[in-house]
Amino acid sequence: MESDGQRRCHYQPQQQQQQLQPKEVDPGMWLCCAGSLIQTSNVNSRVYYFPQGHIEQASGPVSLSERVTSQPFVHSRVLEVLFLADPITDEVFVNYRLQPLNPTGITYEGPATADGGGGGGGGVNGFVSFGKVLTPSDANNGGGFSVPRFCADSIFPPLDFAADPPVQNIRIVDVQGIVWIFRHIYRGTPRRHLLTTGWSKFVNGKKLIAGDTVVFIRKKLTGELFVGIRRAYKTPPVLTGAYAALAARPKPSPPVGGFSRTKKGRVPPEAVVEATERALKGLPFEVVYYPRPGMFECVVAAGKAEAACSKHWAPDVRVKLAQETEDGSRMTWYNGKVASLVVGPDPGSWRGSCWRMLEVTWDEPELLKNMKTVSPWQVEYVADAPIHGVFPLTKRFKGAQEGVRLTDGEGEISFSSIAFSSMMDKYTPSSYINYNNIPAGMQGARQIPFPLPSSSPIIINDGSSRQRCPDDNVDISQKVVEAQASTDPNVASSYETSSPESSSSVQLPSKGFTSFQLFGKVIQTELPLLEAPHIELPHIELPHMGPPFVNRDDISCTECDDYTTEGARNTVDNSLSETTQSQKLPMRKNYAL
Amino acid sequence: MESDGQRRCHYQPQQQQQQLQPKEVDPGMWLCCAGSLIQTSNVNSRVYYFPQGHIEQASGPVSLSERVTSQPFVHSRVLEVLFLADPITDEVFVNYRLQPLNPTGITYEGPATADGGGGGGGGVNGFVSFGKVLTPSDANNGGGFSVPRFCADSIFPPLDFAADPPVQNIRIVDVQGIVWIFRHIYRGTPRRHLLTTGWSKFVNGKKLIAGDTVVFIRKKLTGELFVGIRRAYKTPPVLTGAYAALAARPKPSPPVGGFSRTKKGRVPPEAVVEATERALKGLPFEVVYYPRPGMFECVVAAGKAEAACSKHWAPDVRVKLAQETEDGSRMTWYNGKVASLVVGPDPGSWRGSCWRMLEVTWDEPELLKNMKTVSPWQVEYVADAPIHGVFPLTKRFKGAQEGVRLTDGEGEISFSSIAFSSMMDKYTPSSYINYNNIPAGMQGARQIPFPLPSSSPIIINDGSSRQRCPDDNVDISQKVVEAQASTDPNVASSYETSSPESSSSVQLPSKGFTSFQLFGKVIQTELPLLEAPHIELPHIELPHMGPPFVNRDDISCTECDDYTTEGARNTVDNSLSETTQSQKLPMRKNYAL
DNA sequence: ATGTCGGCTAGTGGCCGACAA
DNA sequence: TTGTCGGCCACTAGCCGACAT
Repeated sequence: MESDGQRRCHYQPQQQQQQLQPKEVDPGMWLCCAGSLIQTSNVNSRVYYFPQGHIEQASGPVSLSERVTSQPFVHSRVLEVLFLADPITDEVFVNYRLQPLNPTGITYEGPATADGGGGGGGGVNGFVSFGKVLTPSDANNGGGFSVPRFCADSIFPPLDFAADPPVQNIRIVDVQGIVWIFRHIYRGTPRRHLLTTGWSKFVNGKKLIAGDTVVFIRKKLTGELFVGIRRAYKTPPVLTGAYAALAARPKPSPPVGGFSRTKKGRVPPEAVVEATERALKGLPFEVVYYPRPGMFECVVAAGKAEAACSKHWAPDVRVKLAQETEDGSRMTWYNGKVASLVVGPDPGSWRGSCWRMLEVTWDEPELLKNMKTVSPWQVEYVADAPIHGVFPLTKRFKGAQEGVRLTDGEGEISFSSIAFSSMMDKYTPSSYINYNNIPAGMQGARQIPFPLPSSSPIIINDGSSRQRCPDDNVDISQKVVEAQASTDPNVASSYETSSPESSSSVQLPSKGFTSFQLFGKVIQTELPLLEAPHIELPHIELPHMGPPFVNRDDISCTECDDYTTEGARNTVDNSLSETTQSQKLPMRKNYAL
Repeated sequence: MESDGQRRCHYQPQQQQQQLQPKEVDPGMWLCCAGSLIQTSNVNSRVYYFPQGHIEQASGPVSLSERVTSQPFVHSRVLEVLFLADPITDEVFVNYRLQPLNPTGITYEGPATADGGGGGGGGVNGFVSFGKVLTPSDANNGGGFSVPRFCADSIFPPLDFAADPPVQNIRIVDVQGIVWIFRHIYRGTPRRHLLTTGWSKFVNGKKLIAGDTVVFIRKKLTGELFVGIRRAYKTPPVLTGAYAALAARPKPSPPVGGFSRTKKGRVPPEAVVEATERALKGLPFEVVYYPRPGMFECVVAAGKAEAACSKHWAPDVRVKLAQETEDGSRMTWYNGKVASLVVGPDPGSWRGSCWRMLEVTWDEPELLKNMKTVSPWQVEYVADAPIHGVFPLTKRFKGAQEGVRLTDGEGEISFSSIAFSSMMDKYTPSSYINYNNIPAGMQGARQIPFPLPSSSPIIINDGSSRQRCPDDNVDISQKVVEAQASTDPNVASSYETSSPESSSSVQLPSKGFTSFQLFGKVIQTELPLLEAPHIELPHIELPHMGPPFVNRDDISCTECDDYTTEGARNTVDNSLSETTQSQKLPMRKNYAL
């Protein structure tokens, strides 16, 4: 015990007590800040927890045991939901406490209410919001903010247009409860709405930059105004090979104003490990989720997930996806088609997971850069709607066999899919799965709803059970499963029967599969391999006449840096001439900028 | 498990990774920053850990079990010392890892080296330092710093006085390793040294206020310059009665620039609890100590503590105390005399502790406000030095009997003191203490070296052992104990024999004690009861046009506050006239000040 | 020797309409 | 409709010597 030899710091200095307590936020307002792609789940509802999604939230690499990675989801009940705001960045996040539901249902206290699913319990209806991505002028120039007319009309109190110019001071509360006063004026030629006095202080105080989004929110009932922030993040490069080693070094990430601008999660990796471990043991666990574009909820309403995963997913299936417009005022629908079914990306991990299982080719790919791989519940299965059913089933099947390629750790190709919901219903420890409920299946890569963890291949390896799964008639299977999913809320996950050891024994014939470019494409969604990855440079100590917490404007390197880089250890700065008068100006330019 | 019903936050947002890692500091430089009252202990040296001192370091109330409070010190060995700097405040602190030494010495790996004691292992000799308390002009006005001539001469590189004016830029590194450039000029009539350009940024960046101390440090060998900070703190009032209840509410302490300005420790109370609990179990534990005036080291070199506590402490004993001058350049000696021996202050807790056991009346009380109660090792026993032995022994004894009053929880007066060092030497579980080594003692309040925890009265209640302790001849006892303390480094603390239950059975005759005003005086050292205590007001949300992290200059309340205080819930601020021209000025005065 | 003040000035924060996309 | 620019104004940060302590 305590035998670590290396020097480390045993003590983390106490943070500002009050300041750093996450603030609880009204759920409706929270949703406005988060953006309406988010769908949170209510207390007592059934959900699925996806560790893969949780990992995406982590701030660093997460190493999970094989036991954990063989279990791609955990069926749970929501014990508690907290809607919180980060005290440093103002970003909202949600904190779930979840209770895994074991097969016997013993820990199931009280009946589950209807699944939440629908955004935030209607509280959002009590608010009107408008988001605007800050332009360089908004963030940099003389302290003004161009208010879009729609925002001024729908959110801000009306101006007295009889006055010249019409002007008012508006009082806006941020998610921390701090009050900001802005001067709202309607002036200029042509006339436009502007926020002037007070705006600059807000930008500096919140450390906003161009690209960040401010969300103005009005509470309908009282007319109170609130403001939320969605920050722009640099997408971190996905590094492979030699670059990965570089990135693995202890991060000397640049301190820009107190929080990182790199797009990665803010959840400590240990929290993910703890959650997954506890979940596996059936203990209550906590999940923190920061909503961000391209990072999806890892806690999904059970009904929604079950319905979505029960669909017959296959390449070439048409899908559509609803996205809120930037200002949050209306919805836009995007169309695309499934390019391939992704399993992995880690070989051997999460096999059978439906997390981000759909790789989609969007009709307008430039608009949905973050959405190359999505989970079934995020999109709508267009073929389901009768009017859209333009693709013949036969074509879909063909795609199904071509589009799936598994990345098995042993070089084998396997895709073990099973009627997940039915299994939960019928499950008993001794009789694994009753395939009679699934009259349809496919040979090899069966496009059957809700793929289970790879442990299920025990059954698939069984010749008889495989026989019961002919590779046609999938639509019927689908309907059966959907019906079952909606009958009994007291369904339980089967994870306790999953035997990680058994997964390695799975060996399905690779015959009939076309090798799809799965791995290459997955990486490409993050960063083209051809580009030189942007590697964060170690933080070099710069000489300062300014404060140490530089904001991005201070980073511009001038002669200051030469002190360090030229290695001048002399404490006297001789770079300036001794002529006082002439040196005053360049000095300020050099150091005080 | 996890059955807490109340809503709480389950997740602490992750802090800025790199920024908040405490930085390791050169021990010599560390000592310059801390001030030379500090005496740290070296690795492998024997020390005593005083939980009472640790509690003083805590940021909030610490509730310890009775088992812990019956054990006023823990004899330990230093496993590790880290000299660190707080990444937010730049204040230095030390992190010890200690291994309790149990009686059998089983956990004692390897021989202890000589006790450290002497400030910082000589590293301090490699540095010259000069501290200056910032004047209002230094901290507030036009960005200049008056450099005391001595500082300029002894720390800064020499100016070229042939130039007119003599000027140079100096490069100074702070404890975080951040480089600051200052313009150092010698000008004005009469001529004086000033820091101009760069100083203001430093003041703002470090959030310095008048009263804070900056310490300029020069490394002799290389001439490199460093700067440390000692922050001024408002002494928090000690609240009693009705006020205590107010203060006990969850602290809404005002956020001033990222750290509290109230003078209390920065160590989480839980860390103290953990340390004491682990220490009691004999497990390695960690102690963090922030040096501040009036808050003393709770880890004390064993030899020093033993020697100091072995002295014959009694009221009227003359003491002297060395204090560094503010600039750190020389020492000043202050004289005083022991007013009374303090035990407590909590009734029943820490009985027999020598932590802050001396209440001293200083000859110049105004200069040593923080030093009203000190521990024996902090002062020098003047009578020990032959030249100062002005008080006859008889008078000291008289004082001893008058000056001590115990605050027993049961209203009993007891003072159980014992020859601590000898006990550690001779201890065996069955034969408690060999009093033959202590030929001197006193009846009742025996002024015997190093009082033990109150559990020791088991022995004192024993009539025979009490008989072996006549109340005279203390000086001989003292010398014997001192000799013993230095013979065997493998001494062990006796805490494992302490039985908290037994302490309540102690009942010594109160005869011969004069009631001293112990409690009242202790409180008075912190805050006169007559004064209205300064109670921290709950943080009221203020409207801001400025950033939320206001510094003290922003707190000045102008019309801003009226928005909140007048309860105007309207989002429109109508307090401004609509005349644009005339409103521009008052607006800025109102909100932007 | 050095703390504080008032004067002065350069730099810039920030409000404005013009204009273009 | 709204993003960006140049003009311009006013404020203030910050350097200075004077003067007092």
